Amino acid sequence: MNSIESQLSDWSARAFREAFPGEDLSVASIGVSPTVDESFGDYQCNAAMGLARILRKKPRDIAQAAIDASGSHPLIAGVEIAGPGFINITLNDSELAGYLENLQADKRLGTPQPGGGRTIVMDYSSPNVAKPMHIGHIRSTVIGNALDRMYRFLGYRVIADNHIGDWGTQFGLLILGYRHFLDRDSMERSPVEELERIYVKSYERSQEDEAWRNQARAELVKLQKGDPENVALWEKFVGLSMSEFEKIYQRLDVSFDVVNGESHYRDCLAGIVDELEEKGHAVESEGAMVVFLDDLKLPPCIVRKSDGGFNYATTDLATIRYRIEKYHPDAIVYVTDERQQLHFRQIFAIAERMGCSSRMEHVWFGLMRLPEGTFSTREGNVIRLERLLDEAVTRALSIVRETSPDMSAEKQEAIAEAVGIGAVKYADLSQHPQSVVTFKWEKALALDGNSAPYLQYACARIASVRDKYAERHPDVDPSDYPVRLDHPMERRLAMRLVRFPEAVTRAANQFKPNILAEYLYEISQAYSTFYQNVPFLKAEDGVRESRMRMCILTESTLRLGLNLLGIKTPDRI
RNA sequence: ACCCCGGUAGCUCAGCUGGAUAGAGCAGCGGACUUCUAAUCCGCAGGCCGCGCGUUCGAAUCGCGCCCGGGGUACCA
Repeated sequence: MNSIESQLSDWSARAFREAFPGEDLSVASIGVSPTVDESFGDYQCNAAMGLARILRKKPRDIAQAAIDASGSHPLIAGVEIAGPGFINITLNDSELAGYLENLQADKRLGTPQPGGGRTIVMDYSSPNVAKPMHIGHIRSTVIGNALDRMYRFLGYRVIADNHIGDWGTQFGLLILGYRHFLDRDSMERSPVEELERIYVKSYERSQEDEAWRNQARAELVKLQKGDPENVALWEKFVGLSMSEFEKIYQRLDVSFDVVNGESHYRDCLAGIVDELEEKGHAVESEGAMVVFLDDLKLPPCIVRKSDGGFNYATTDLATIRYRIEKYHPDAIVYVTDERQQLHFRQIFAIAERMGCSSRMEHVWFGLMRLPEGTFSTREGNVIRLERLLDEAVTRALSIVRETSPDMSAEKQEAIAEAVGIGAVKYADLSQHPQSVVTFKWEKALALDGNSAPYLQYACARIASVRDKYAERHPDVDPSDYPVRLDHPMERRLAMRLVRFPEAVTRAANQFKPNILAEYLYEISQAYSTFYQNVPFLKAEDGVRESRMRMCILTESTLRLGLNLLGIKTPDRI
């Protein structure tokens, strides 16, 4: 089924084309959008004003001409010209009600699948081995995963690839440090934390001890040449880190199709540089192999260091090459923080020169920082992700215990987990991705107002109403009754529910989950108002059933939407 | 110095390809639980949309300049 907005947009566009044949109308959007104020009707078209200059006519006359040419549409009850030339459209209530009835039967809530099976590789999360995940990793993981889910829903074949940092110069220091500083007890207790401690200590020593530095480099070379002992250690580090990451991903309900870390491409790096050199893209400069991008006003990009080593640019190019050969993607999407913008502009430009024709997209987000400034492992002011999640769940649990004291402890804990984790995720997802986030506990853990629990609460209330209804009217199926939109609050809710396809599509197209989050929040608000002011179960026969249908449709919209954001919806909270 | 972001209510932020009186949440004040879950709802108050100029019938939104904050700028990722 086509969304109401798309049907009306088609109708309006056709009207303008028929009223002004042969004219170029592309300067203005001739579709419709929801009205800014419900007193203007349901949908509005602003094209007449935009076209006034081109058509050299008065906007109101243009609007009138379009309306005259439009013909009727079953969904439309009335059309009016207002102000300078707005065309305001009011929907036919019974058609709207009928549309909602159909919507209830549609699992996709009217959303098309523009992906058509095309492939998108999504690169997100990408933590580093031997470092615990901290709050800086949550944005890439949570935003990336929400985009992943949305694109799958829109019919794309998504390959979620966790490009973990499992290869690089840090392993020389780590191997050396491991042999000297290992504390077996803490390794037993918290392996990744211990690895990090070892690394930091080894790094510090390297700053003042040249012999140490050289030794670390030697260990790195041994690892790269396949020395069995160092390779075994490296594998151990990777394994320990991965199982730690896995725990967090499980709690966050995030999963990947493939985990090809940087090490996966280590044997392709020399080939990439050779190819760049053969094709004349890379040249030697100051002892390094460099691709100059002056024509794009970008600084040069080093693909092989003067010491012969490769860097992340080379790895990323090899990764693109691999992904194209393996998956033939329509697009490759990277979700990383803002600091990598220049890097990806360089990489994309070079990949293009190498013949890559896939669309490449860098979705960047603002860096997370603390009120006192940026954090770094070395300064030791990082907040571990696990701690954030635990804290969130603990706070949620204390509220669950208060509000549902008669519930079993396991149930309380399960709900607290869903609510706490949901709150943390939503705090990120409801914000414009590119805004800079200053981490504050109260904000990340908000459990009221515009927050995940607010949305989850609405779902839980509906589930509860639904159960009570089934209890009292076991033999009645509300779907046998028509939907009626008598109450203004009911109609307001209906007008929001109908907009689901646009919310998802826009959020995905713009890589902005906050668009979907805001939409879901509006639905919950409309529902909460409805719930608080209009009786359902006590309404008369027929009205009761119609309202139950509205509840059920609201529930499926919220559940589907929250699911696309990766947020769980328990039946009670 | 250059490049990329941001500056909207006391605080945290939305604001879609320019559109009608600029919206939420938190905090503040005042109301609503014998009823379908009060993690809720209703009401009040709160704004030279950083500053200036320009484009336009119309600018928080687009362009230019300036101020302030953040990030980046050849061998870390």
